[in-house]
This record gives sequence, structure tokens and C-alpha cells, in this order.
Amino acid sequence: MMAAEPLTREQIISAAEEALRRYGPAKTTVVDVAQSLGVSHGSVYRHFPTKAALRAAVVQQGLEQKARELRPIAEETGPAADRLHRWLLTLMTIKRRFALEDPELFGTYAMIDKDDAEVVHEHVEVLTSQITRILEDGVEAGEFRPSVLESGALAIWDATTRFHNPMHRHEWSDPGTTERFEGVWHLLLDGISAD
Amino acid sequence: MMAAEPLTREQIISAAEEALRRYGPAKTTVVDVAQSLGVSHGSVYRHFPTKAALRAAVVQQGLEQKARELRPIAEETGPAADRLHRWLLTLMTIKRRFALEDPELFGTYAMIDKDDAEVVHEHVEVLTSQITRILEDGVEAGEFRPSVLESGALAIWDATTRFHNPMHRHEWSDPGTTERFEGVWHLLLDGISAD
DNA sequence: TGACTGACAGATATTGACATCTGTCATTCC
DNA sequence: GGAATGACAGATGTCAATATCTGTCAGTCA
Repeated sequence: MMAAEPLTREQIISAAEEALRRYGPAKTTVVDVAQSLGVSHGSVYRHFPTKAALRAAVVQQGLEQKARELRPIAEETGPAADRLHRWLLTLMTIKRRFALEDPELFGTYAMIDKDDAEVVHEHVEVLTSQITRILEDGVEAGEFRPSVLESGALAIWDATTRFHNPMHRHEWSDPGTTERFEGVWHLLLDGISAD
Repeated sequence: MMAAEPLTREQIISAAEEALRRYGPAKTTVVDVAQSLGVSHGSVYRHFPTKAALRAAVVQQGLEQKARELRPIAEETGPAADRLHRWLLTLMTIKRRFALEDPELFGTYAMIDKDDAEVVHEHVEVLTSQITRILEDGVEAGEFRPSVLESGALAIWDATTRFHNPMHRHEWSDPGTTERFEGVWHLLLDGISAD
């Protein structure tokens, strides 16, 4: 009918995100998304091969945004231990706030499957490389043991899973969650061994 | 009709466990359980107020059994670090084997909700107290920092969640899981700080 | 010609009538 | 009288008919 401006991939992702936020993953259809853009759903399929691919694109964009928020902390200068502590706390805070403020959209993130596996893997790589950056600074400054560069970033990621993995979201409202995080943080920093 | 031997709570739990193992949580009914015992389902309700309570009892018994398998390691004598390492590895192995060999029954454990919250909480307490036992021995022997007794056991539990929490069972088949566990273990033992 | 449409087939989800299950309790049995 | 039964009401689950959605593609429009 008309084509004043051609439909873009970004517009579709935004519209899909908004729909997911409002109706949740179970209720949003690609016809809904198309309608909110004033086009037919066929046009959406010009840009995304499947509905799952569209959903993955929404998740990817969201995760990239989260990584961008964390990045400044990783790139600061100053004591590495303090930076890492704040980086982890911020990660936790971002996820918790997201879970609370946008439960439907967060639910979309939580129900990842094989289609999103690549997206999630990428996200973990980006974030662990931010951790690695802090660890490198710490090692250089003599704050951290050099051997942590081996598998330290992923180990820190794994050890704090309970506090940032969406699967654990229902435990985040338990009182004492912050204390438990601090307990893990202490262990990560100092270990259990006597020096 | 007849009452040669009175029905016991334990018999019901065993029958329910067997039914859950064979049919899974979705398909087993309390009528099934009663039938396998040759009684009417009314008799089951004499011992358990609800089906959920029966399920919780099955889970509780199973968790107690798991704790019993771990206990010898916690009560050994010898280097505490090695014991803790083997204790965690054994915990991981028990859970992984259970998930593999009895997927239906394991699924029952994985779908915990508020009814089982108390049971799970108890289980965590029992296992963290085993960890505490090892930590105490380690502190006494001068192997571990005394301060780990504060929140160390729970912190170790939390930091290894990925490797023993049923929620993460789908990640256990990833290659590299053992390496990732060892990475976390290393961090827990030594921390990231230079000494 | 290239962005978009809309009718279409097959897949998926919803609905509502029906069947089974849970939990209760007055009654039976020893 | 203590243990078990089985008929029952309300809750939950099942299934097949029906409606909606996904993904395709021949055709329209500028």
C-alpha cells in the first residue's frame, strides 16, 4: 500500500520488546508486533526468519545494554578489589531491578532455550572479559595472584551464579541475600586457606 | 475389611517413591499409591494431610539419604582441604548420577515449591553443618583462616550452587563442567588476593 | 525492482464438555 | 475404638473440536 519509510530491523526489535514487556512472552504474537508498527506480519518475516529469532534479537539487545552499563566500572582505574566488588554488586542490582520492574520482559530472558544459547554464551563472554580486565589490572598492581588469570573470571562468574542467573530470581527476595553475597565475595577475595 | 498389619507411614512413602520413580510427578495419583499397597486412598489420607505433604515426605527421605552418604567424608580425619574437595565432588557426583538414573524422581525434587521449602531449608542446614565440621577441623589444624567459620559454610554452598542445585541440571552435561568446578574450587581455596 | 501485502496450509493454542483426582466423612469392620 | 472403607463434592486434568498463529509465497503497488 504505502512505504513512506522502509521498515527497519531496529523498529521491529523495539516494537517486539514493548509487546513482550506489556503482554509477556506467552501472549505476544508476531501479528501484534506487526500491527503496532502498522504493517502486516509478512513484513516482519522479511527481517527475521522466525519468531524465535526475533525474540533472540530482543534478548540480545537487552543483554548488550546491560553489559554497556557495567563496562565503565571495568574500565575505571583504582583498586581492583573494590572495582570487582562494585562490578558484581552492580550486576546483581541491575538484574534484581530488572526482575522487579519488568517481570514479563525478564521472564522472556529467563526462559532461554537452544535458540538463545548462542546469545547467552556471547553475553557470558562479554561479561567475563570485563571481569578479566579487572583481574589483569589487579595482577599488574600486585593486588591479585597472577594465577587467577587462568580460569578466574569464569570461576567468579560461576561462583556468583546464584546472585545474577535469572533462574534464581525467586531467591532474590529472600532476606539475607545481600549478606550471602558478601559471604561469597569474602571467600572469593581471600579464600579459606590460612596464608 | 481386613487389617492383618496396620499401614505405616514408611510403607506409604516407599510406595509413593516407587510410583514417582516410574510414572513421574505429573502422572502419579494418590489412588495409584494406595492401590499398590492394596488399600483405599482414604487410608493414605489418614497418614498425610495432602498429596503435597506426601510428596514432601518422599523428598525429605531422599535428601536425608543423600546427606547420610556424604557424612563419612565430613567426619573423616586428615587434611581438611582434601576432605572438603572430595566432599564437594561427591555431592556433585551424587546429584548428577541421580539426575541421570532417576530422571522422573529427580524431576520431583527439582520442582520444589513453598510446600517443600521447609524440607529444603532443613537439607541445606544439614549439609552446611557438615561443611562447617570440615572447616572447624581445618581451622583447628591451622589449615584454614579462622574467619571462615563466620559465614564460610553457607558461602561455599552458595558459590557451588551451579554444580549441585537441581535447577542447573541441564548445564551438567556440558563438557567442561568438571573443569569449571575445579576453577571455583581453586578460588574458594586460595581466593584472588596475593598473600 | 524491491518493499510490502494478504490468502493460505500446517502447526499451535484455546475452549468447553467430560473424566479423573483430591480430600472429607459417615459408616463398616474386627 | 481404632483402622479402614467408599460414596461424594469440588478441584483438576484430558481430549477433541475449534480458533488462532506461524511461516510461505504469488501477487500488488510505487
